[in-house]
Amino acid sequence: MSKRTSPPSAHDVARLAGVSQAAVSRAFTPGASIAKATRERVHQAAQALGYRPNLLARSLIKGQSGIIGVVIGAPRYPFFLAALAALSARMSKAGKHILVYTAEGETTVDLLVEHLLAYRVDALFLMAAGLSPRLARQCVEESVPVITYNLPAEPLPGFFAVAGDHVTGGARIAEHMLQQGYRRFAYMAGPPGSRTSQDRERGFSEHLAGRGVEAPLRAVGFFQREAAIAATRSLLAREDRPDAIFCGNDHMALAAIEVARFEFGLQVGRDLGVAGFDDLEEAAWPSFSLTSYSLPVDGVIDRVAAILLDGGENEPAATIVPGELKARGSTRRG
Amino acid sequence: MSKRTSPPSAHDVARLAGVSQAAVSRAFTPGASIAKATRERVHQAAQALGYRPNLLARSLIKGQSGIIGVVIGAPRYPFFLAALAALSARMSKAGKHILVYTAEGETTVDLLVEHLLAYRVDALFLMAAGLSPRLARQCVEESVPVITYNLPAEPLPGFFAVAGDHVTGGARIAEHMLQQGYRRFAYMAGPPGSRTSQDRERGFSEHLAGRGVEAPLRAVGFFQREAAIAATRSLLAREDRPDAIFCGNDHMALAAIEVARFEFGLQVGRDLGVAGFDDLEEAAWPSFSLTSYSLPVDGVIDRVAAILLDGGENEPAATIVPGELKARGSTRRG
DNA sequence: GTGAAAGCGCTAACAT
DNA sequence: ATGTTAGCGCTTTCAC
Repeated sequence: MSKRTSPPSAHDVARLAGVSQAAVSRAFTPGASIAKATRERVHQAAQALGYRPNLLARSLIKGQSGIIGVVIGAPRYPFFLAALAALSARMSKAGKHILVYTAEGETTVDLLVEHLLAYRVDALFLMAAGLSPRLARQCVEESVPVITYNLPAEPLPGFFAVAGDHVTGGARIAEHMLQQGYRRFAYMAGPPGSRTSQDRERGFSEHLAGRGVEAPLRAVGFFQREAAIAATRSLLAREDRPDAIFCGNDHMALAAIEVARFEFGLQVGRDLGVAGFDDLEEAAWPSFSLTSYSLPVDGVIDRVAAILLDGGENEPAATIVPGELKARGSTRRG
Repeated sequence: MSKRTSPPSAHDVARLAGVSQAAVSRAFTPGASIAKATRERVHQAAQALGYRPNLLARSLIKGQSGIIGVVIGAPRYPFFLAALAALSARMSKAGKHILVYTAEGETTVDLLVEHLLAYRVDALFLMAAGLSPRLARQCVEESVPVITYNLPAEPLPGFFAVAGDHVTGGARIAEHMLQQGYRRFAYMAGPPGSRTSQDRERGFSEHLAGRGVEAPLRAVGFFQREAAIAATRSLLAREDRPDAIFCGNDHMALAAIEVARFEFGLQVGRDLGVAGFDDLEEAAWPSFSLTSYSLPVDGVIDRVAAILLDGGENEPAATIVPGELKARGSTRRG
């Protein structure tokens, strides 16, 4: 009925309930020392007015906002979005909130973190590279816990690092491919600067080297479909065509399968082994049956949530979340 | 070096720069009346201390937080996440911020909106159903613009509604299938309560009826892969098997294609027409070549961003964002 | 258990 | 152009 332009304040409620404004505050503070009857009366009045404590004011006093800042560098990649969804669900259950930014160009991360800091976020979760040392230091000085995901293992002191087990995964893929009888290997890399891709490649190559196999061929797919298609073509057009390709992520691997099948008429598995990394949902679909190494969203988010919710009391540390080899038809020789 | 536990305030900066605290505020307010030299000096001092205006305090005064609240009901569905990413990019460019919640069960939307309102969000973008009339009324009273996406066309007065053109899309699919020579149709529905699914079905069925075709068969896939697989099986196991299935979204359609192909040995297109809705990225992949009706993320977000940024000056209204038929191999008879 | 009063860090009049 | 003052809506001593 009444058209109000600004929301009711604690004062309004206090007046209506016939108590002091402080009492209103107490009525909404769990465990505050207040008589049951008073709390009742206050809540009644609040209900009537549609009052809701202003969290901005509370945050201002507490010096903590209850907000977790999240920066996503590659919003197109399903894994990050799945992680975001999982984290969001976890945090809302804990009464925390998630302020999200997507970083288009790498260079903007600094700007976004700057904004986030201005909101006095309780913690930062970075799924993007490009934080400058200056800002990083500030985060530590202002004791804002920062969690990085899949970034350089020793970025800045005082940071939490959570990462998938890329090196082990690469090695497991290599071993699996060897067992299946493949002999001439190739690795399709992500963007040159990607630590993730580097680690996966290293695990793969070093395992092969340890087995006395010659170094894999190499192509760059930039973690993108179009580039991966081009990379696959160049690999398969060679005279010394590889008989197995390990792609730095599933997105590229799915593209590789399609190129092999539809453009080169190869039977994936028998003629050409293909493996990816991350174990996206599509990998298990019968159209692809893509061998992959899982990067468990839940495992990652478990760890992240634990750090976030344990109040930053724990010491900064690096966590490697183990994955699992998912052997499927795309690397089945028979 | 110095270990400070709480960030520097405007006072600290003022002291260091030898000016009043208000001057510091002005130095960080674009267009404020302040001498160039003073601003310089303040910025210098701020830089030295690592000062950053506390946005919570500013928001408290302004009564506006610069935060847009977003609620996502189905965080698993790529469209919503793509929309989120697009919106986030747009908003950060405009200096706004996005507070995200995912709603697991429908019933929690109220709770989330309550939280969001407590943060004095400038606007709400709901990609989830289940807001109670009570809260809806409060949003309007507190003049918080609310944009709903793909929800009932006339939800609450004072709301902005943005939706894809589901009815037209359904009709276009029907017409296309008829032209391709399919004659016995089926519709695979989403969850019973989904307005989106209902609209798509209505457009489809009514167009068919208008052409004198008998009513399509029907199965329910709940917008989920597993359920869609089961639904497809039940449809294809019938004696009077349909020769064309229109699925309420692409996710289900992709599953349907695989069941038809791998379980029933059908050649999709020739033996069975399949169409979806949304035009996900996967639809264009050669493995599927799925006919779909696009639901343009950018078109939707354009409209949403316009509402959000034009300061809620425009009148609440409903917008239908047009899509486009993407005819592909999955409905090609020849 | 409750109220009065002092801020949290900032912006917005109001003076000068 | 700048400093002073008064809040924004809340939490938190501190009396009582």
